[in-house]
Amino acid sequence: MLTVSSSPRGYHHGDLRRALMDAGIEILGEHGVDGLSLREVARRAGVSQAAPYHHFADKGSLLSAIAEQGYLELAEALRAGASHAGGTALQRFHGMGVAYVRFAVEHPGMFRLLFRPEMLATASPAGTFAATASYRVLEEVLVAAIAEGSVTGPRDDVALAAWCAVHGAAILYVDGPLGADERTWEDIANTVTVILGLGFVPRA
Amino acid sequence: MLTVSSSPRGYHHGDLRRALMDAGIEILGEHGVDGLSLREVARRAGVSQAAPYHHFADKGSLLSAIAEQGYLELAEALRAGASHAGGTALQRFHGMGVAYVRFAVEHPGMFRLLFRPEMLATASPAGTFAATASYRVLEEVLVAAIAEGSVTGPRDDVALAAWCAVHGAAILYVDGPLGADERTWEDIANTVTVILGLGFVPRA
DNA sequence: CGACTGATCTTTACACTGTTAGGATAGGTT
DNA sequence: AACCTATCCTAACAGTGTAAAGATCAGTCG
Repeated sequence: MLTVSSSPRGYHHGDLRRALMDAGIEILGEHGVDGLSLREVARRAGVSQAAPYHHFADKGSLLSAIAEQGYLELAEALRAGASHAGGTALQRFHGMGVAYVRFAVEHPGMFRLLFRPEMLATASPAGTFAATASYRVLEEVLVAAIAEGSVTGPRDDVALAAWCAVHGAAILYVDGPLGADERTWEDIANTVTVILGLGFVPRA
Repeated sequence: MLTVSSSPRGYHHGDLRRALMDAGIEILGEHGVDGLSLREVARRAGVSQAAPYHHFADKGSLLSAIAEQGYLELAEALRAGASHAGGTALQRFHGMGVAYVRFAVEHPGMFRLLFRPEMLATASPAGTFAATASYRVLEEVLVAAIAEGSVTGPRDDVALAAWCAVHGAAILYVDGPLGADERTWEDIANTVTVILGLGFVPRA
């Protein structure tokens, strides 16, 4: 009797909800969002095609649940990237940016899902993201860098620009144009943050 | 006898290929890429569901043809945005960045398609883009700005960073997170380019 | 003029998708 | 014991991308 993974143990299956999410994440990693069908998810969970509807209102709800987990993983990756980077706030800020791109490179399917709101059922995926740990991690490290004096400018503006630059690098890399480039993603992430004036100051 | 639009005039229909692309672009504007079905395209062109296959190998080929046109329109928009912006190279550079975001805001369906390579049939959409006018417009204006002395740094690096920042702003705006923000897209585009140190220098 | 040819278009069909409706089953409660 | 409700399954519908086979029509060659 193969109970799948988690704790509370459901009724007939053994926490099917969790099994469906795991199967979905697996497919996400293999075939991307567009290659993910609810029926295949059900198949992998060893259950009929209609079973998921007892745990998720529709496909978007499943994806939303997966995305919610993804938001947390992204936030965790950012936090880890920041603390690994070094002692100064500027170094941590830089490390966070690199970690953002790394997350996209290592989990492209999940990363794309996080920013494809039309597939999600959540009322406001924007709010979900903004309210999520990720943005708070960004602000946290940024505030420290400003206090440190290594970054200047209006906090919200700098946060916006940093997010845009790093996010742009991430998608342009995983979705083609930059991915075909000879540059590695580390090089790209570094270059972008440097030019932004965040990683190092290229020339004083 | 409603001949649809273009010049060469096909056989039975009157340039069906062009009519299919126009219908596709129309749907793209109304329902986005994910709401575009080959059958609906055929329906709007007043033709059977299999007819498109005599002009395009598959759905991806149609989308590729549309995207190719989109690349040209984007390049044109960038060029126009640059020349409208003012006399100095820095001003033109700034205007181009704003035009990039404007294009995404005004044609979100098309913009998303351009950067969704998995839907395209083109061998290398990356190459298509890089070799396209858009990137050359960017480099052109950038070189002028460097010559002018208003932008410093390795040309390729600055081009990369600028593209990433502006592209990130564009998608984050059209795909949710920033779109729900109270900022207008003009404000966002301005802020990003300013912080980048391209629009103006925030503080010397 | 009439037969042929090849591109264009239609009809039909298949496998797949998301989703719903109705019936079976098996825990937990009374 | 009877019951109830969450869970799950079978069957079905409309819609999708795509392939196969036949119809039709423009232009060419006898």
